[in-house]
Amino acid sequence: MSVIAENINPNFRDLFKDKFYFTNNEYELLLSHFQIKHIRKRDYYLKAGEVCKAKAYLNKGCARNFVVDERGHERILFFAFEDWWLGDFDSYYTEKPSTNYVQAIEDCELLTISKENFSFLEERIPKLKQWYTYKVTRSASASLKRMEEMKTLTPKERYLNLLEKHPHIFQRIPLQYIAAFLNIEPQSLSRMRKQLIEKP
Amino acid sequence: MSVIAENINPNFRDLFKDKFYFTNNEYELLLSHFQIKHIRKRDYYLKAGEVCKAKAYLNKGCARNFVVDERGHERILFFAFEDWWLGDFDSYYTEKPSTNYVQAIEDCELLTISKENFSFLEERIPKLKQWYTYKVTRSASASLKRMEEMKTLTPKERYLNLLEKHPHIFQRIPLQYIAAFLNIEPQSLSRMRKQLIEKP
DNA sequence: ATTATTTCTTAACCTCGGTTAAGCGTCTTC
DNA sequence: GAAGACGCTTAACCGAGGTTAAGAAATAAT
Repeated sequence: MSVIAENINPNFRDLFKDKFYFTNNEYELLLSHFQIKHIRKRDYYLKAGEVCKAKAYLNKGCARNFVVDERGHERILFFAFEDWWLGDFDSYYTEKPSTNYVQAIEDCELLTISKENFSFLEERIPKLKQWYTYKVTRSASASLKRMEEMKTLTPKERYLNLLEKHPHIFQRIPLQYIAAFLNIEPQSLSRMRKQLIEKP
Repeated sequence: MSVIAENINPNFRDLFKDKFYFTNNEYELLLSHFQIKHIRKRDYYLKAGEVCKAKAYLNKGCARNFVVDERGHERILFFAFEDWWLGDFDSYYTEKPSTNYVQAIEDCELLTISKENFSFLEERIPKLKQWYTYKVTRSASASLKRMEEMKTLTPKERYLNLLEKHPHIFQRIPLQYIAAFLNIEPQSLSRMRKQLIEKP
């Protein structure tokens, strides 16, 4: 399906045009190599064992990226909302099977681009490499920060942090998933919330 | 102090020459812009609050990268050994104060390069950008993997994993630091090790 | 509207790791 | 060689979060 420019999240355009100074032509060329893909709620964009074959810009909806441990627990690494990129960058880059699942929490609309198309564009638009380095650098430092959080904060502190810094998450994400993100059981989250209501 | 090529870890050379096909001239140019720096055991290469002003290749020795939480606990994000890069990439990139400490566990010899020198070299040696993207991509996926571990494994499993995959760490790193890395107290590590000896 | 399914909450019990405190061996360093 | 610092271990107690099980509330399906 071809991309209809009117429906694209303006952040997508701004990232390339305002931040990396893509010309109109470059931007149009770029956009024309993306494909629209729809994922229904509860369906998967990626499953463990598959190779991640495309980068995907999340234009609409939200999703979760999770792994499954030996005990069968789903552990959520991060949520994705509009203007995020989905998929497993490591699997995409190395072409090895991913260990992650990416599942739609709401119906999602994605803009995907294959590795071939991306390589093609990299040759035509040199700035695209800069853009990629920028994205990877940001994601590297973000996951280090997240790791720092996991190491220094208690579950209760992580919950209060999330509530303060990303309250919108609670509007769209079921509590069981938030528990899996905080790395605790849903029952424990429930108990914690009750305690916090009683004595805040 | 100028760099004496004979003392450089061959992996440093190989990374640039074998993996990224730097010419002799390019490599010499590169090397000549590094500076040797020595850090004594227990001294710091970087402290929280400072801006990380240089990339540092760890030529000899080992170090730990840690943060301090509100309760005053030191939490180790990773250890660095020969052929690793030290510092806070995020602080280096954004020029904001770091939240991390980098401390020598053994006497260390570093090859450092300032941002100015690196930019200068990037213009002369285009491959250097590729090299940087490669390093950042690798470090991004490594920290995601580490996060996955933190989320899916119990402390005992993390200990056994470390013992199996990085046994050399136990030869050079005091147990208290390994505990801080596993995110448990030294006493708990001690207890765990005793339990594992009694019934393995 | 009524059933069915999913999501959230509550409670009782238990386990693992934190806390505190003390003791011991081994390097340092006067 | 003595004094101190440092690193490791042990033990007793405690509490946060996991486990299990069951019921309430909310959503979806018929």
